[in-house]
Amino acid sequence: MTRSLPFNLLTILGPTASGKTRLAVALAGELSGEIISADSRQVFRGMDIGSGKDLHEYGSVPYHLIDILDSGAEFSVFAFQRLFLAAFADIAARGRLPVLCGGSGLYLDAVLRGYRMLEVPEDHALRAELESKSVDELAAILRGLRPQQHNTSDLLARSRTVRAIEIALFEQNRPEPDAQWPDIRPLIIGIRWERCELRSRITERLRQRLEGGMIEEVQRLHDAGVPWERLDYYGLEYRYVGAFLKGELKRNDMFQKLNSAIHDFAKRQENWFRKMERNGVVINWVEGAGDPLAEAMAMISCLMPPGAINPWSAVQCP
RNA sequence: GCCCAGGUAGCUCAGUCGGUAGAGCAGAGGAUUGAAAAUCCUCGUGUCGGCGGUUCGAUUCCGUCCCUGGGCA
Repeated sequence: MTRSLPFNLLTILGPTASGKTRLAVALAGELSGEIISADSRQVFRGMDIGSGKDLHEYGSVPYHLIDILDSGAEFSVFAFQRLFLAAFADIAARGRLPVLCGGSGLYLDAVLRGYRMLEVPEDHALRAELESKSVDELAAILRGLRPQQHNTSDLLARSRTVRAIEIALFEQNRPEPDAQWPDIRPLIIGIRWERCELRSRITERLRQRLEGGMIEEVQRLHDAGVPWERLDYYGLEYRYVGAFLKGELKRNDMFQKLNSAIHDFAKRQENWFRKMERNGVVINWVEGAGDPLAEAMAMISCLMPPGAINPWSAVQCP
């Protein structure tokens, strides 16, 4: 049935607390789809409440790229893209509809605009050679290789700078794109909210999560051996709740600061979506405050080619 | 009712020895190709509580009224 659809990848995106999971699961249920998560935090096991997994919402809908790594493991856009492509091929081969759902802008962009990323092996000779360089020298080398570098986080840790140099050099030596990119025809649905409304949803959800065991979850992760420093960059919730557990923040300060940080995060997510649109990605916006499922179904129904068997014929075009 | 202390940006406050004002937080916009929930950049006009007086000029001084704390009755 999904073969007759004019798209082969349904994408649900939106800022945090916009209701992505609920909509994606409902649509996947209707269209016999399987969800591929585009969330840089939900790949980790044990990070459930803080990353907003809501696994109970999936019901019988299969999902991919959630709970695939131990907390503390390394992950990246490149790894995400590879795993996405594998999942996409696998789901399609079984005649089902892949449903990409998430809010990590970089990850979504990597798929929807098809970043061509090379697999860059570790270059031990290069690493040995860079061993003796100072941090400043490494930064200078990287700047020479990537003059228009915007990503200052590559300079935050020596190991990352070395890796960035490794990648830049490899790309320089192999400028031609690698393997063929699959035929991906996305239908992208975005969930939109008024900013102030989204903010109050975030605040309410945070309150519930703090009551609902999130603090205990962070404590558990730390007890299980994940050091505080690592939790710091495994997500806002983990960073701020960690600071509270360490005694650096009082409970109320933690709540306020974490809340603002999530508000700010939502803003930056929307920033990504706008950027993607500016770059030609077509996002069909649906009102979160209305009936996003009905709106999305109407949209999909209207995309059906005339005469095609439409399993959702009950849905009327507006 | 009386006495003190305050009323300045959405919030907490600073300041102007009289020339219409600025920090933190909150908020907004932008960047983004191997940690991205990361990291980085930019953005501050508000009847300075109301009304009157003095003054070339008042948010600043004076008077008065209103409001909020605290104290005394």
